[in-house]
Amino acid sequence: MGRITINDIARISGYSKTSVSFAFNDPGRISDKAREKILSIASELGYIPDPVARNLSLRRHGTIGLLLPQVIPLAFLNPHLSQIIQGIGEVCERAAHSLTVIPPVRESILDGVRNAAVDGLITLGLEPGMESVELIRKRHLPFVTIDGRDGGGFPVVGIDDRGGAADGMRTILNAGHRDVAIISFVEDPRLATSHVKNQRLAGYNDALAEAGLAESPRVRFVESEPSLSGGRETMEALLESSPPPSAVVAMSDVIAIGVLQQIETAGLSAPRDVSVIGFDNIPEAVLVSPRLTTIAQPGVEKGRRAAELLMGLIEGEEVDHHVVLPVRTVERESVGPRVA
Amino acid sequence: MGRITINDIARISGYSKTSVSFAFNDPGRISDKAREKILSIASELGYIPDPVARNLSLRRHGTIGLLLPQVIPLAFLNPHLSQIIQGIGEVCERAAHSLTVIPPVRESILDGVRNAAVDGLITLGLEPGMESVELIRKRHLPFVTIDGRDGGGFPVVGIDDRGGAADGMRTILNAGHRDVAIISFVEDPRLATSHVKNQRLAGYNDALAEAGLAESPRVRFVESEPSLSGGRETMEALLESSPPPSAVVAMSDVIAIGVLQQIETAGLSAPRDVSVIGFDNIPEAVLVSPRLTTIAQPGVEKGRRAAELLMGLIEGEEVDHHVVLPVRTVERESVGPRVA
DNA sequence: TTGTACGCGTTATCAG
DNA sequence: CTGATAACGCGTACAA
Repeated sequence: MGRITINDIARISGYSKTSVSFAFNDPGRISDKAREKILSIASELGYIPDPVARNLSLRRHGTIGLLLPQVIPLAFLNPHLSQIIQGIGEVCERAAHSLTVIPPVRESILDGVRNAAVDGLITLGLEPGMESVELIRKRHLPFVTIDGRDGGGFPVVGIDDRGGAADGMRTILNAGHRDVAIISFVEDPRLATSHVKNQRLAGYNDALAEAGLAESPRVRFVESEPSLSGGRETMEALLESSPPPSAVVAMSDVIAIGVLQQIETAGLSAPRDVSVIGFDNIPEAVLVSPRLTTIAQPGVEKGRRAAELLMGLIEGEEVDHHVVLPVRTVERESVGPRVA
Repeated sequence: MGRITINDIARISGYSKTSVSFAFNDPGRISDKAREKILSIASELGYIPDPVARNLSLRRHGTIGLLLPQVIPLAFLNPHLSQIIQGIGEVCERAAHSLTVIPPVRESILDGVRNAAVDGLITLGLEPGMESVELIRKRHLPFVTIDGRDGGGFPVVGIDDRGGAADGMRTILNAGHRDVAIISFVEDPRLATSHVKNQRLAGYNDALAEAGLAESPRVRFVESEPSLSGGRETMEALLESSPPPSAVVAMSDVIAIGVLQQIETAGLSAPRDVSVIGFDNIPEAVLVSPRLTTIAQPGVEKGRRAAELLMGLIEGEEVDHHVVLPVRTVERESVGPRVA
């Protein structure tokens, strides 16, 4: 026997669809006799309301969407994103919602937005004027963006990227380093914006300028794939340059850990030969040796705040439109004084 | 202006709902004139078909569900699960599906199953006869389980847990260790089954028996929370016992890494003072120092195979009903010979 | 080539 | 007070 529908129950019980629905959802509105008969038939036949039809009717879905700028395998290689998801998950639990992870299809996130059967969306790095913003608006979907650019009339949850980056650079400069390599990450221009990257770059430059080192020829900017192997390869090239940097400022911990690995591979030691500072403070930062000095951003909190804002939006509340979470420098073991 | 529906477009264009739908989904079936008019009006008004109504009609949702036995924040703390999700994600990408992560609600996964608007489910650790299995069946949802028990007429993707555990124990015994602590993990009996755990325990005992060490009083079984801190606390207690173990066999890498941390905290060194072997081969295993010797299971492959099976089921194909993936011992640096 | 009617569950509205 | 009708959303088999 195929799927049992509400019509089957109505027909067999002799009552209408309405009564069957009330038996489940508003038992007080029908007689005891009707309810008992309906419920017993439904249970006997194993009737379960179709969730999709139910969602259509109720205009709610019990799930929020997380719009990824990258395919799932790549996204889940990113420990900071895992932290964000943990924070979102806390709110999902409280609200009894599930989380639908929506990857780009053939490099386009637009189809995902078009077809998302969700109560609202959490997005990453959206900026005013982007095509996906327009489409989400057209669909009248509540949404929040994490690490996006402010000013588009949608809520943004982020951190003080510029200040954090400046702090990181100051830590390095205060340790006496002048031969500094800044490693930023490459981004897919079809998928992401470079707002975060630009802010952090600006922060590095702020600290450099404070120290009178703007435009210093001893400070290099390079780019890396945002992966351990990207960090290793980038550091391999840097160590072959002359002079090699005495300090590396990486824009993410994953890259910084790759850098540490390559330092060891090259027979060198951090921080004795090269100091390294990262960004994010992912859990892995305390596993490596030396433990990674880094700019800590609250990943779980970012996800939680974004999800809370989104839930508020879904309930029709007014919400804060710009949340900036603090960063802090976590000094561990990978940064040391410059040795002459 | 509120949401635009297909009826609005039909009314304004003067054509029927059918024609509007064809204009989008089967353009060849209506005249050029009709299509152009409909498309231009739709575009002008910003009409986007409601995904839920669309899904209801098509009886497909473009999303598969991952039924979690734990709430999202806990689940995403588990690196092995992240690997599984990466594998699932590869298949999602190929099939242009999204992934809905369904956590338990108030410690029950049944509501999640009842309300899941998905084409199929990937589940973790399901066993024949479980209530959730019955419910999934009632809903006629295709499903696959990872690390579950075989024999319930549903596809299971897993590894040779027993053989892998035996290999791990042999590695330790071959290194000469006799004072061995086996650390298994606690599970929430409301949410998970202990099939994997029991298999691994059996494997440890197999190797012990081979070596004539069944029932050896020098071999201890303890339980740990499945977290770094759980591993640390458990190891702290073990180191205070007398005699302390010369080797630790942990049922997961996360626990094993916690054990390594505690060894360092206690001023000892692995493998000089204590050897440690883990299980899983998570990416973090190569980050720690000493690098972790472990039983490697193919996490990404597990997810990929499960998702492939599920897609086959969704397409109505016949699929293998029991996939056992191989494990292999990865010897790194955390196991060494017993020192007398 | 285009329109009618149906499937799915909920609920505002109406009838008894 | 109890229960039925009809409408909402979209796609498509079938009829015209």
